[in-house]
Amino acid sequence: MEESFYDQVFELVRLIPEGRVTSYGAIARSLGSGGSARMVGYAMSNAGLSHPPVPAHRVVNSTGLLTGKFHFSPPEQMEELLQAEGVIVVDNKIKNFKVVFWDPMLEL
DNA sequence: GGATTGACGTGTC
DNA sequence: AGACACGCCAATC
Repeated sequence: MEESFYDQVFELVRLIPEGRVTSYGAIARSLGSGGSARMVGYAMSNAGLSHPPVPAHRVVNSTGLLTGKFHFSPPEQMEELLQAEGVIVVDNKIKNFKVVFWDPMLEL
């Protein structure tokens, strides 16, 4: 029950407001791990197993590209959810990424 | 306990 | 501007 890195990532991702997105690196940094951005993404693999559903669709890489969209049940669901929240996604990439970007450290 | 992995990031060609 | 390569860190086998 030790809050491993994964759990910390889950909680932080859950704090992401709707219509906003963040990057794996930003999450990792806010957790103090800095370069463990890959861990954040890896944790997302268990996100679907986490009890309170983790809005993994609000987490993208630094380029705003929906890298993990292929990991969703229907890969297209990621875009659906994002656009449903007002996030513009074009060609698996967030349009106004800098606008919808949500920095954990900045808000927290 | 060593080796492998992995939904990334940044720099370079 | 697009593609390639290396580096990081933590969990899992």
